[in-house]
Amino acid sequence: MLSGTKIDKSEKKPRGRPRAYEPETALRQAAEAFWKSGYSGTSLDDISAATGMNRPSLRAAFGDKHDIYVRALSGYWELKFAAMHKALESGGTLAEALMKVYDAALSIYFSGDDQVLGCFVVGTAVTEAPGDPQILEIAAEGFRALDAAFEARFKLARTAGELKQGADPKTLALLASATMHSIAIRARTGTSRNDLRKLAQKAVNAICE
Amino acid sequence: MLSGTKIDKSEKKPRGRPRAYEPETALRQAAEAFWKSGYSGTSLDDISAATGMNRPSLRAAFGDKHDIYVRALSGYWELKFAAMHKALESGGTLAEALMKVYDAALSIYFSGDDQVLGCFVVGTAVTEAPGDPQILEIAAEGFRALDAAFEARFKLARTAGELKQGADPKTLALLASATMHSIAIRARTGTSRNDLRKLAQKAVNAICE
DNA sequence: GTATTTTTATGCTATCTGGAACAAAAATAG
DNA sequence: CTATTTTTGTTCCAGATAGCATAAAAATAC
Repeated sequence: MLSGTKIDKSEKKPRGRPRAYEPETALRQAAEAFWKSGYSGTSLDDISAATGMNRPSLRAAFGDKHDIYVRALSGYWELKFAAMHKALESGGTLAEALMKVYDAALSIYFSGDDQVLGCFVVGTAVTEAPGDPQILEIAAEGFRALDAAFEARFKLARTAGELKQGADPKTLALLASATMHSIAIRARTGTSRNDLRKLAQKAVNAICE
Repeated sequence: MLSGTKIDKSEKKPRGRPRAYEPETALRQAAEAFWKSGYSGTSLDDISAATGMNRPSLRAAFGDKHDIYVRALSGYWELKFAAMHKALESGGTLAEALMKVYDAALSIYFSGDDQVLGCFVVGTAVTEAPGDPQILEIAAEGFRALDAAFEARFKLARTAGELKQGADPKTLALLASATMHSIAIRARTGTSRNDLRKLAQKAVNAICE
């Protein structure tokens, strides 16, 4: 969930008692708890159980509940965009690239151990947004970046002659993002992965003409 | 049990102390409370404050918290579909009808007194869906009905020659629904009504060719 | 007026919740 | 070995939460 920037393994050991957990792992487990039940529906005890850390350790390591959630939300966007950019930059036709994006999204949306949880942002941050400016801003910025990534790919396609002349990259990006949003919503409300992939394929066909 | 269904309004007065609230009004106010903070984020005290009813009266009238939420959710879908069908059946071209649908949706999404709350289902039910089969089913059924309503209109358009031959009503309905989902998400995460209307217009233009 | 019925209102209790205090544990530094 | 540092684990607290029990109020029926 978070990018592993710690490459060093055996450098100087810190002074006091060693941690009984890996911060990145714990944060991922905390995110899974929020992902399942939303921000308000997840208690610190839930997070404590998910991570194996007790509440004082959680607080010392990551701050309060809101801080933990914001970390999880930011980490999710990082994961999502890493997968998206990888898919967009992997070559192939426009249609192939778009399908790779949706397949990557589906892999995330269906990554739950037992339940299908859809998109972390759509499933949890959207609910909190009206009453939480910080969450709103992180969510909104992510959606803008999603639009921008699609638009860049469509501009590239136009330059390469993959699109007919009348097509507007901005409009197509809105449709591509809307398809992503729709898949995110439907995944969390019971639509099967197979059905969603077919939906994505239809949308890609329509968008690419 | 000889008395039939009471359709009459001011006929015989009920036996005991009269209600100090209107059930429909109270339910709408309860829905507003859920709409703002989501299911888990709304307490019975919040609902009590929103309706002016105290908790025992709430319980006697509508059941427990979950019952109240399910009533609010069902009532929202009714409202949404009434507005949608009215828009779809108001005549005009396909593009005009679609824009009326999105305008009707925006009127609902921006109906909050002080905050913009977007779609009740997307903002609150989607979060609860994975852990609540009843909420999931009501949400999913509504989305299916949304798809079906769009599809019916596109079929009509095809019959009337408003669509080019290659266009598939089912695919267009998916795009139209996706546009609705996207607007619902964006409304709750800060996009202005004006921007969303422009987004809808672009999508409608693209969908209608 | 008195009894009955229905709703409202107050209060109680169990549990949950987030946060913080404090002592014990586990490592290094010298 | 002793001191220091950092994390862990137990415990407590004040407030929120949902549900229930019971009394009070407001109307009609007789």
